[in-house]
Amino acid sequence: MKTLKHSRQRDCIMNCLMNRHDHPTADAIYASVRQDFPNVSLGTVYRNLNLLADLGEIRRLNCGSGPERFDADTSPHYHFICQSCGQVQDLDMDVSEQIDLAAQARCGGRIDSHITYFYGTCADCLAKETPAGRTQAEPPAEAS
Amino acid sequence: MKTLKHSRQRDCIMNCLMNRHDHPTADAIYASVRQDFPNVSLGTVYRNLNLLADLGEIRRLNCGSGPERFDADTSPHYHFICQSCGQVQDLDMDVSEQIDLAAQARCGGRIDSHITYFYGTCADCLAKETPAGRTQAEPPAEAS
DNA sequence: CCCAATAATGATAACCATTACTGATTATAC
DNA sequence: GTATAATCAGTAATGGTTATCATTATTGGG
Repeated sequence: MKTLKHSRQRDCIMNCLMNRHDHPTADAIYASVRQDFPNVSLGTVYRNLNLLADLGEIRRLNCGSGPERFDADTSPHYHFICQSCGQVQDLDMDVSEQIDLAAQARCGGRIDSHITYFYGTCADCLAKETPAGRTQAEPPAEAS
Repeated sequence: MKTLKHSRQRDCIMNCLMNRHDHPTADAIYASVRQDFPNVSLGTVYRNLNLLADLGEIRRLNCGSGPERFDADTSPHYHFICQSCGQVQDLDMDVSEQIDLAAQARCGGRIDSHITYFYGTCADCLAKETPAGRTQAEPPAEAS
């Protein structure tokens, strides 16, 4: 069987992910890990992110467009994506399990979970909006 | 300014998408359109799908993994993805706008919309499961 | 009806994120 | 220590999508 071996690189990746809350991409993590391991390979970053995700120690986020993001917080929570600056925030609100039951009643199968992403404009970007009504970034083509 | 010109290929793509409800990928649409336009280019399919999505006539779906899917039904509705066979179903249930307000109260910004995908096992795949408890396909790494 | 203007096409190359491969390195068990 | 196997760095390959470009199709005026 496949026994997990310790690796400093994996530790560093996990550490990096726990210390930041901006839900970084593999590339961003790569840049960060490079400060400690200058010759780390991007492949190593991907390999370990996938390993950690498969072990359930981190979460993958597909925010609708752009590369995959990662989150060390595996507890059930929702995310908010600012369509103007692209940042991804955690939302401190209850995750409804009720809604899984409601959906299950409509689909005939079994529903185990759901994911939800909220889209809009973050407080910072709202503040930057010109009162004169300058146009903003396109909303993502997908919604609801 | 850029005035839209009519194109049979685009009509065919739109038609194809309206006639099927399996939320096909660009590649699947390509295969379908090829029956009417044997030398249609995959690039043409992508170009028109993006055009139609940007015009709001179709919807893009990012179901969490795998290539993008498309949906001619632009009305607000949720989707269910079977983790066993990969099919994507429409869910006939209310789309809550209430939840956007709840989320907005937590994020400080403005929330315009949300997307939700439900994950589980469809009725067909449930029926196929062996009573003896054979292992099934991996759940997608992302959930909440 | 034909013509000029220009949007759309087909073919293909480029792009980007991610994965697979390889031989060298490192961690663990004995 | 040594054997074994996981992990690594480096790099090539892959898959989905987008960009480029010369050619073709659509459309609104003469």
